[in-house]
Amino acid sequence: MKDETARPTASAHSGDPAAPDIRLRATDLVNEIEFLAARARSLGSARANEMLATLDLKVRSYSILALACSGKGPSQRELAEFLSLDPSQIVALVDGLETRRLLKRAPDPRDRRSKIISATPEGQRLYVRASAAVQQADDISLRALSAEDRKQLRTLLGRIAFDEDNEL
Amino acid sequence: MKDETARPTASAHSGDPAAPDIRLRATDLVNEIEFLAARARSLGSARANEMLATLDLKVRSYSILALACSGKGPSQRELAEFLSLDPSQIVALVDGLETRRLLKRAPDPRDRRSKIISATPEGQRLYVRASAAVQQADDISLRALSAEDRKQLRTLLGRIAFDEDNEL
DNA sequence: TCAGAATCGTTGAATTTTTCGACGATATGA
DNA sequence: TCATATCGTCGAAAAATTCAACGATTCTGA
Repeated sequence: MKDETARPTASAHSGDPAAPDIRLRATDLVNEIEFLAARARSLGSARANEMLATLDLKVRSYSILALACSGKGPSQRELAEFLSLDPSQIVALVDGLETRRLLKRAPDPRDRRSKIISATPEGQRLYVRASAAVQQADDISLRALSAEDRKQLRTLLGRIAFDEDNEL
Repeated sequence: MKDETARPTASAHSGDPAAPDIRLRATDLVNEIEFLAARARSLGSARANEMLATLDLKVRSYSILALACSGKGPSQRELAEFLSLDPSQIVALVDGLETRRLLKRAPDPRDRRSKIISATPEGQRLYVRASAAVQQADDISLRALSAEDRKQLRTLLGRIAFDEDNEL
């Protein structure tokens, strides 16, 4: 079980400005998709939040806004399920965006319990800019991947994310 | 911008036991890797936590344990960087595992400020079982992917997660 | 038709995570 | 030696997550 290549921690003091964690990369952990996804996503959402900050958005509120702009007229319940969030969190998110007049709640004529979320013209305009910001963030986060690679990755992740046999 | 295929929300009341969020899948959001990764990881870690629960572990503590078993003798600082966690969180995690005598802190002879984390024999035994549990969770989470697909995915995620040009 | 069960959005509280600033002990560099 | 930086630790503030209730509405089956 011991690893003979383990060097004295002295090497941790090399001149590299960042990423001195190279030593641990030869570990079983890095073979686990779970771990890699977590780390990749951590970097990615940090970058996206950074880019969205100037628009006063985060990935969460951006996601809501995007769905509000989709023309699908989602209910809050649908947003919650789709984004894997608790309904109460949707309330807070929608509240924030509605106050800024980026979207609005409308009663669903077919079911007066639920409310349909749709973006205002102002919300749509902001979404266009936000979408570009996210795109820009991706260009940084995914710079190690070619266009073909990204397409590949999208496909693979999509299969996992929407696997009917893996709900809950 | 409107989507004419938007059906009345009535279809949300179909007999499916789970995943009634199909309507929103025809959205720009699902083309964003950021979003797909978040959703995939959400499902994945939920499943992993579920499998690890019987061993009284979570993905977090499991990761620490795995690195403690690596033979690399990581310091807490290294664990923090590698796992993208705040050093104070490592303290809590290590505390918990040390109390259960799964790992121990040893002073680093080369730098008495830092402490080297290594697993006890008991910790190693638990890790073997935990690793199997995670494997089992992956088999569920990734059931939509072939072995070749998984390898592909690992490679792609690894390139993102350890891209030197995308630190911070 | 009608009573009971279920669902929607909402609220508020409890819990967990995340983030940040400070501290003593130690190490480094001028 | 002295100033500065780093390591682990503590603690508190802020944010996110989870959960149980509630009124209003809809659905269900007798």
